[in-house]
Amino acid sequence: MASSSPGRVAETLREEILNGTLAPGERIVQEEIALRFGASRQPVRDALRLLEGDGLVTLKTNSGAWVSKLSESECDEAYLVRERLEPLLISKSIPNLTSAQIEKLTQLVAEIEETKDVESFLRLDREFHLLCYAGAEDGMLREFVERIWNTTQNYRRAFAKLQDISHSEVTHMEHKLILDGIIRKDSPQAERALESHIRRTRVTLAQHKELFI
Amino acid sequence: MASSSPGRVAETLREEILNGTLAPGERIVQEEIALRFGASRQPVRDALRLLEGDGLVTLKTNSGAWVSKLSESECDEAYLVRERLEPLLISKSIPNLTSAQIEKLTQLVAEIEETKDVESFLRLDREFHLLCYAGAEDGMLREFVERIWNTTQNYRRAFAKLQDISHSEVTHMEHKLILDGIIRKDSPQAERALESHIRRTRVTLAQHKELFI
DNA sequence: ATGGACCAGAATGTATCCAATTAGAGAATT
DNA sequence: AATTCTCTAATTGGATACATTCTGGTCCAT
Repeated sequence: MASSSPGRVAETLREEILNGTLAPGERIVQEEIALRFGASRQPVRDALRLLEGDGLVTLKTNSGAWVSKLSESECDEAYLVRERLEPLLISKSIPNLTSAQIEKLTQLVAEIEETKDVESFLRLDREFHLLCYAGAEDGMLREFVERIWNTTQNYRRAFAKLQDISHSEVTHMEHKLILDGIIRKDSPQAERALESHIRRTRVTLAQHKELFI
Repeated sequence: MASSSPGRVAETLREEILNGTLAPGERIVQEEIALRFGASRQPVRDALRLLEGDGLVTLKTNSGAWVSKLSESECDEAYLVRERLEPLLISKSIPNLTSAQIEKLTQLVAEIEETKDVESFLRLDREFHLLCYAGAEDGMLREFVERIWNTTQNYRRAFAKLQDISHSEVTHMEHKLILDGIIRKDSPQAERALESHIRRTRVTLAQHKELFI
């Protein structure tokens, strides 16, 4: 059982980029990765190409690979796109969510409210939002949304630390509004609540240009 | 000057997929491509990974590569996403369009109206829409939109042939409404006209399930 | 005739080697 | 001190060879 298919390498690197071990702008050397996984550079190259497709890594011919970096305007654009796509995705998901999933969502909202730790908040918040979409079939739309979540993860982290967002009453209320729409199977409300949630985050984020220096 | 970088291979294959030379579902054999380009399989693999990132090719481990295929619901989803993203993109583009570009757009609308040939229509229609977005900066949003245009190209072709869309008065009127919004720098109108244009296409397309048999 | 198991051939995945290119440090100049 | 230039070491890109896995066709049993 080969432990080093490109998929496995990519998966590990993806996690390290998302949890901040590999910082935006950091260089990735093929041979270092190959040694770590006890593989040759070949599968590593494939893995890097996979991550490039996810937008997590930027490749430059004859030069190398770097962890992707977002400019201020690119981050703003990401949130504008989220505002348009995630409401659509949640409306596709709601009719198919199981009661077990809805129960889990309720539990997550409560946990998020109690959490005082930024890293826990990030993990739970991500889990909440992505679980909201679990009822939607796989496809381009979900792929786009997950890609945005991945590429903006590091900026969400920096922002959360700056604002100590885990104490934000508004955030918790917005989550409850979204959850309420889900529970009552009221897709239009869930869509609107989600859109507001994302928009407010975008506007607040735009007031902190120092994150992109 | 190496003539066989993965980028060049990918570019050629992309064109062949878009113009229908390589049909959806068709298998792509690495060695055949390598022979055609006088290269080894290595750059071909890289090219296939690039195309996978564009959504044009589907790779299966230890099995092979196929030209991507869309199901009926995936195609519908593509149009729903276009309805949400392209209006946003055009609103970002309009303030930066040059008068030369606007003149070209005007010319394209006229050419599209005169064209009676389906292949010409497809080419001009694509050029018109993508040129509408030329004022927007490069980034994730434009990348998403171009990707959707690429993956749905073959279904647009099949649909255009079925409907003989080049004779569709409604289509020409919609193009004029979009163009009018652009000329008057009236982004909200352009957004609405574009959204209607895409929505109508989606609804009409949904009436032709036979395209996806 | 139909279904499944099996086997040969073909295609993909990986490793290693060599060539081409670039990044980065240090020296020289302004 | 800052900037540019040069050169070397390090890194990436590509080709070839080999191991692994899958495809699809045939044969056999039902």
